[in-house]
Amino acid sequence: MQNYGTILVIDDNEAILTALKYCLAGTFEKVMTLTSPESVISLLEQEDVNIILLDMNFTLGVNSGQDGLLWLQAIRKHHPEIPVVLITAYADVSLAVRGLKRGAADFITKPWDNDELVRKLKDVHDAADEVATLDELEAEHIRRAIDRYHGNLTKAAEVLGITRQTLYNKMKKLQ
Amino acid sequence: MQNYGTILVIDDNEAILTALKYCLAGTFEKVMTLTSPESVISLLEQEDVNIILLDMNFTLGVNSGQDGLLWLQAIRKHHPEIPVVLITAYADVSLAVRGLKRGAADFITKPWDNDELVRKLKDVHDAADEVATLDELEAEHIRRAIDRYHGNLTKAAEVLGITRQTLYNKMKKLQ
DNA sequence: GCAACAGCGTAAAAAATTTAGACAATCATC
DNA sequence: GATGATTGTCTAAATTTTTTACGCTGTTGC
Repeated sequence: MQNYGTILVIDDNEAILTALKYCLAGTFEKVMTLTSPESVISLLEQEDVNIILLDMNFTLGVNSGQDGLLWLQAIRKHHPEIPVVLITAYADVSLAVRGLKRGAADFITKPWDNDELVRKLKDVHDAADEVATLDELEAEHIRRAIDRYHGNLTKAAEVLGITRQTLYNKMKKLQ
Repeated sequence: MQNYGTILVIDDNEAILTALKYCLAGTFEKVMTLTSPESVISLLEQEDVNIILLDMNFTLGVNSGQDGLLWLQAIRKHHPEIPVVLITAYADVSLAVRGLKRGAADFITKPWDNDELVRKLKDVHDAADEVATLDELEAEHIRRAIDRYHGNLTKAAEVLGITRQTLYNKMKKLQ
């Protein structure tokens, strides 16, 4: 069986944390929980967390999700390699969009379906981007740049910060 | 004033197309419309479109948004450089999430606020504009890779497809 | 029509980078 | 305290990039 490592769940509702703990224990090697995101950054320094499940609302009575977005940003700033899945009681499209644009890996609404939650977390874990080689990255970027300037190699080379001849040579190598 | 180029609006409701046409004419140089996505790929071959606003539902009576997702995929496959903004009558979080994960630039629900729509489209257009230099791209990627392997340069170099010494030299140059 | 211009394809030499290979110094861990 | 992995550094050879340059093609403006 595949090893899904450590998951960190952050939610201010203890009952939900307990439920999630049982639900996730079967899949993840270690389930850590926090009732407040305050200490998440320092915790991530010490622990090797593979995926984070983050609730969006922590300020009592305020449900804008603003809190969650800020913590998402903080986490991604310090640990961009850890995928963060957002979870919220309110099926708010705008919030979901903002969350994903800020780098969340997925967005889940309460009440959740246990099987679906686990499936999504597994997917996210599996997709947690493999590192591309510099050559692959470069090739992809070059294709995009040339496309963007409709095949004008001179302009593409300029924005890429290389000479036209170098771009020409690189293209040759990419067939 | 900045030039926002050509926008292509795809929606099967003529009334909405007309409304959007007037709403967007003030910002975009040229507003093109399609009542069906069928011909979008061939149209994109001929026309230089800068941004696409795509409705999610075209099969009468079916509102799963499945149609929109498939067209989004088709557009992005052929023209990954053109940002696609999704629009739908149904504030469906799951649909928004799937759309964004497949590369949509934003997700808007009907009824829309004209000013907000224009603002979002402008943002998307502006964000799609920059092409990073190869050096910038490389530096960012290298940082991420090293981070991912917790500072183990040997492993990072390996997955990046370069030698450890080269990685070491590149890091020196990046201070 | 034709000059001016922008861009392409190519080339050769010079400059810079990357590689392979090596070695002592640390660090980790068992 | 032995063992293996990793780092920091070096050299010489191989490779890539830059520089500079030339002829060619297509477009634009007059």
